Amino acid sequence: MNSDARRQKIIDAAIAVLLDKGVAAARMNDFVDASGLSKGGVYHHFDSKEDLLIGVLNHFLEDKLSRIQMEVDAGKSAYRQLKALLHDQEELMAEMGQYNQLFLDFFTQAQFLPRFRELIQYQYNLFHTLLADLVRLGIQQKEFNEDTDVDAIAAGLRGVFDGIGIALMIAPEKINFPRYAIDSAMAMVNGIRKV
Amino acid sequence: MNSDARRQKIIDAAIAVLLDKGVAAARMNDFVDASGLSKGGVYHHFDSKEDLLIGVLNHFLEDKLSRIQMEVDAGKSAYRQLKALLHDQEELMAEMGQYNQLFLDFFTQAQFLPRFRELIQYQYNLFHTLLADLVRLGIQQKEFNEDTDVDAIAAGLRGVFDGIGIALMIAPEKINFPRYAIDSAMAMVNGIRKV
Amino acid sequence: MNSDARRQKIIDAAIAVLLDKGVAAARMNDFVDASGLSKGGVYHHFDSKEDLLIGVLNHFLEDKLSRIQMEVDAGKSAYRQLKALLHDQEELMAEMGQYNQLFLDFFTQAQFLPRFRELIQYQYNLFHTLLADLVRLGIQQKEFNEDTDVDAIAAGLRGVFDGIGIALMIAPEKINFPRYAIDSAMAMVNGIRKV
Amino acid sequence: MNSDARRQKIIDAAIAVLLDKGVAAARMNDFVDASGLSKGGVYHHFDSKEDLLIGVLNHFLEDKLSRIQMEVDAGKSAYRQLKALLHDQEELMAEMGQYNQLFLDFFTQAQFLPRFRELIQYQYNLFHTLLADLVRLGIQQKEFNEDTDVDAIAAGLRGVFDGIGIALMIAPEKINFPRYAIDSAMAMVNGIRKV
DNA sequence: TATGAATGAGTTTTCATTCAT
DNA sequence: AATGAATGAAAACTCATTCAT
Repeated sequence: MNSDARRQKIIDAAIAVLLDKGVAAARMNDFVDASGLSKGGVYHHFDSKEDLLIGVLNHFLEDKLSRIQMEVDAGKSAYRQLKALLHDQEELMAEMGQYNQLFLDFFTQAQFLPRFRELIQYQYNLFHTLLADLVRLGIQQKEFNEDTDVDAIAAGLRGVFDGIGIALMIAPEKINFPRYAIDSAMAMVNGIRKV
Repeated sequence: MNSDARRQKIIDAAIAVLLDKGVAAARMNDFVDASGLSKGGVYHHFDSKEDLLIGVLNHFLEDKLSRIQMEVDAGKSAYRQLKALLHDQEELMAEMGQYNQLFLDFFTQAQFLPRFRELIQYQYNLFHTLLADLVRLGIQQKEFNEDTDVDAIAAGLRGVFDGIGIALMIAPEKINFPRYAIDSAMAMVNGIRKV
Repeated sequence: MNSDARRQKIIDAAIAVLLDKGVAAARMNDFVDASGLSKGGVYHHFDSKEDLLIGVLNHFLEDKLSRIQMEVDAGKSAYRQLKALLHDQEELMAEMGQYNQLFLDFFTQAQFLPRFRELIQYQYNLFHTLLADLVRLGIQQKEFNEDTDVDAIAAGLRGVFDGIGIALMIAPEKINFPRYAIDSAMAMVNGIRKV
Repeated sequence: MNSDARRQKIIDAAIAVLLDKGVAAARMNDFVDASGLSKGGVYHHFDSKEDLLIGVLNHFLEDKLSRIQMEVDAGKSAYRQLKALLHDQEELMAEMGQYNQLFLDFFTQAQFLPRFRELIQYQYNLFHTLLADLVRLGIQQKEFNEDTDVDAIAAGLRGVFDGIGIALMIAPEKINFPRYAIDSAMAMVNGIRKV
């Protein structure tokens, strides 16, 4: 097996461990056991535990969340593009739902781990910019109220997904994810729409 | 010093440590040092580190978040009550903003620590019920659209606060808290309002 | 309650703890809790944990085991006196059976605690001397074989009680105590008896 | 060094510590120091202190005491087989005498530690069964009195060794071990012998 | 006499990482 | 590339004892 494939196997095993135990409780030994390799084997591919965690985080940011990106088309209705963005991603979000707790875990660690923070900030800014651009476009197009705080709504649209993700952790049986998030986000969009 | 006062002193000292280092990195020794007591002294009041963390969590749930509660008045406009609820709490939320990372930390641990989960679930349900009652009242009063999913909006209104709290951790310089959360929540309320 | 009565209450409570947890696992706090007094209260009556354990040991040596003593009557059959000693004490031994594990525990600790050792040695010697005197008398009276090793048999007669006490700890459901001990001891006495 | 050899080295070092300090006073650090390994090194081979003690106990039960076993030959005199058993093992017993305090220590712990108890019970039953079989054979062969309580004598024969082992701890200078034990046991055998 | 908060050295155990093979 | 024994600093927790009240 080549090195990249081996790395990916270790990352996949680590994700299973992290979902089961959480970042705080996961031990290097857990990753080693799950990987099927020996301790030295894992350390051959990742220099440290933090390195492996960064690998896991990158795996999500690159392979999964990058799919959320879209191009803003200034010639089309901002409202329709926002609506499409939210609904088109429903499948992806449903898939991501199972990793939700893990994202939260990473976000929480990010406060104290600069390398985590950078990666997450970068991804956060990409998505925030996309949403803010769409809202701004809508204002220009007179679809949205001109006194709308662009950054507030962009933050809110993103936040509602993270926030309902938290609710999913606390009371999973009560939360229909990503349905509730999409409905809430759509209500927010409708709330800034001109009548 | 009596036992209750001493417990509170230890909790206050622990909060300072937690804000500085985060739950994952905080050591019992840090709590001990911050408390001004000896190791045995702290353990006299809290049987374990988890016990102390539970004490901290309880302190927030009981002394702080309980202030959010209000009585739903079926005779008044649901829209106005929701608006008042959001705006009246601005001061409290601004105060809570500094503890935001800590809440997130606790939420994240809650997945793996049943005692945390129970406490947080209880508090979550209280707030969710309050919001859902207000939305439901608004539908009855014909203020809100009758096809509104009550639980989705209730989850969204709460979620937007938690979610923007996450953003506050990731990119604090970009987030105006709780302004953005209140604006987003108001947009969401407006989005379900009949025209 | 006067001081002696209070001391005895503490000792009684301590015995219950020791039977439940064993000497090695019993903590000062356990004694305190069982006593119904506070920590300082117990320390007022006993200067240290070792002191309290000595108190417990003394309680047994003085109040219980002292009853085993008898006077050797050179005018009577040694065989009959031995037989009577063994059988007369059956009731006491049955009563002592429940404390057996505790005695064993004390014996074991005695290796490393000089104060324990002294007390137990003193008691051991008393009983050994009594048994040896009876065996020696039997030899003089031509009841027992003249090539009998007096100390070996005295040690054996006592040892069989302790040894079956050990068996009682290991496999209580298989041991009929003190029946087996008395039967074995009587067999030993018969084994040195002249035919 | 392979794992089994290293485990045995650690066990050997631990035995030296236990003989010196006793089970109750032996610290993990003592085992670590005696082993010549680091703390983590010892924990790599034994998951806990209790695990290491179990390892020591097993070492004795498997490597030493197992030598006591013999086959009962129904065609030979039970009396002679018993006598041979007792005398043939004199050397082994003398060797075991030095470990006597350690056995006692283990027996005492066994009351409160189920894993110890199981191991010791198993070994106890093996030896008890052997003795009981020999006594039963002797009754069938009319060598021993038919009203002999087989289990009482089997328990007594074993008990006298443990019991004199206790005496050896309490008053080592007075006890000729295993001489006294063998003499006492032989007296017991003679006591059930038909004249 | 009695309380119980407080002490602090000592105990077991953990765990990321290294390194000889 | 891979193994797994070994390291050792650091972690959580213990517990006999003290002492101000």
